Amino acid sequence: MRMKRSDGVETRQKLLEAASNIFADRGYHDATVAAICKMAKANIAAVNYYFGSKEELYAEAWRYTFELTHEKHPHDDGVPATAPAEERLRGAVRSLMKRILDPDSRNFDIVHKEIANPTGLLHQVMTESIEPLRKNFQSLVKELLGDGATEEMVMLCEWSVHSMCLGVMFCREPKYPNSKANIKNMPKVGCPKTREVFLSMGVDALVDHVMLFSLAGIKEFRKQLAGAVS
Amino acid sequence: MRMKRSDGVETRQKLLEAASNIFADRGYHDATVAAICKMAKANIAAVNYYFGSKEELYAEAWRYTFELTHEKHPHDDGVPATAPAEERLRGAVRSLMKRILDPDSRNFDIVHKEIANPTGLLHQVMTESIEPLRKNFQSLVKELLGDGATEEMVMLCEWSVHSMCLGVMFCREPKYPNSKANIKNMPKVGCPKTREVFLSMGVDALVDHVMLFSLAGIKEFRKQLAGAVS
DNA sequence: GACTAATTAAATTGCGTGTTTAAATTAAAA
DNA sequence: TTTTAATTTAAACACGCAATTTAATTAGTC
Repeated sequence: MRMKRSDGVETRQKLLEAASNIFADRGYHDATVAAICKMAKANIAAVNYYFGSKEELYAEAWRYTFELTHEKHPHDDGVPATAPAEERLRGAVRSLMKRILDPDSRNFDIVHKEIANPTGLLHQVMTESIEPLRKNFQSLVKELLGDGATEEMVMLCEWSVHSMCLGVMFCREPKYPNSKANIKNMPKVGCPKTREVFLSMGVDALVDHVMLFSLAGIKEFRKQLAGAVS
Repeated sequence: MRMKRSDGVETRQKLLEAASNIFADRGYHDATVAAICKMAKANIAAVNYYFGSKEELYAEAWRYTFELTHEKHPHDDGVPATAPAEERLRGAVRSLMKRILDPDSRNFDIVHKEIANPTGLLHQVMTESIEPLRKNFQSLVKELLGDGATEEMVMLCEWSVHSMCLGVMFCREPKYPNSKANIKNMPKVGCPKTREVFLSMGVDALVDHVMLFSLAGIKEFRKQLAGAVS
């Protein structure tokens, strides 16, 4: 068995890197194989040679960004499994928000464009990767809500926490290298002032806020639960 | 001065209607003038005759969906200006969530796609329309937080409430008439079970939940504020 | 130096898109 | 009814790019 040539591995890697950025910036349809190869300094035929098709490259690129961002920002943010549930939830929230706000992590950019303009090509790979994380989130919320909580309550609370985290997605600065978009009129989505303030606060302060709201909401739920029982 | 012919007004209207749906389903780039005209049962030249260009039609269609959804779901949901702040906030939240969840209102579909894949063509029209609503939201939150609240706190709290409302956007069933998308593998974004549960709950229950979390969070903020002062 | 993985340029194949024009049609005004 | 201009229409225009394949070449590896 002959070893694969090392330059081939390199090119493959550069293609993944470039594809992540191009897909994140333009979405599947507006991204072109030509642009990806150009950015990777590879020949136009490289995508089909290494990945078979643009479609497969898309899925591979997503997986790549997912693994990259999770290596950099572990899902528990280093909080040990023995810590109290509140701290573990804080870790999960901080990890999620870091992954969203890190300008070098293009994973959420791709997800966001895929949600808005679905190709369906990421369904399987996304489900496999994300479901465990969601389950973890839910179990933490469930623990904090206590035994009396119904499944519906858990869903609602988990959803609220999640939504607040995802809200900061709109703080990301848009990038549009080589896109057809009209950069001059480009929307700073939402209120530019809000974005500015949030970014200057730093991740930790945002996490503190989300946790304050989340814990207050969950506590209120517990109170109602206790009232209903007695 | 000669009156405009009524059949012309009708065609224009049908074009707006069709454009709303096509743009909402496919986004600006993937939407074609041909598809819009076909849906409106108008000739291919109709868009340029009535709107000058695809770009202008895009902006007009957005404005159209905005006005339509706001006629159907007024921004205060009928809560009078004399009601206590808590009730007015509830009205604003309910109005927003109705607008998002109403399957006939395509306004948020267009916004969502524009955010994910910006053309910049809606910047002005969106800012003009949305800014007053945001200001209203903020002033309600500010009132509930009380006098001691800093601008940053108001922003954070308003943001949280808003994020939770926007979270239900992912409950919308995707539509993709005639799109290139691969319907079979189409992602039911997020957890399908969650969507199902939420939709079966109805808007009012979801509003109650968002308000429970929001008010609990705001109350907690006030508590900290009081503690800091004393 | 033989083998084959990797690269390359060029060809293949395929499909549209937004917009304009000029002629035909139609509804309303005179 | 005639006039008139708004509307509709079909066809043409003009611009353009996309993903993939092939066959020849280059360059590591054994």
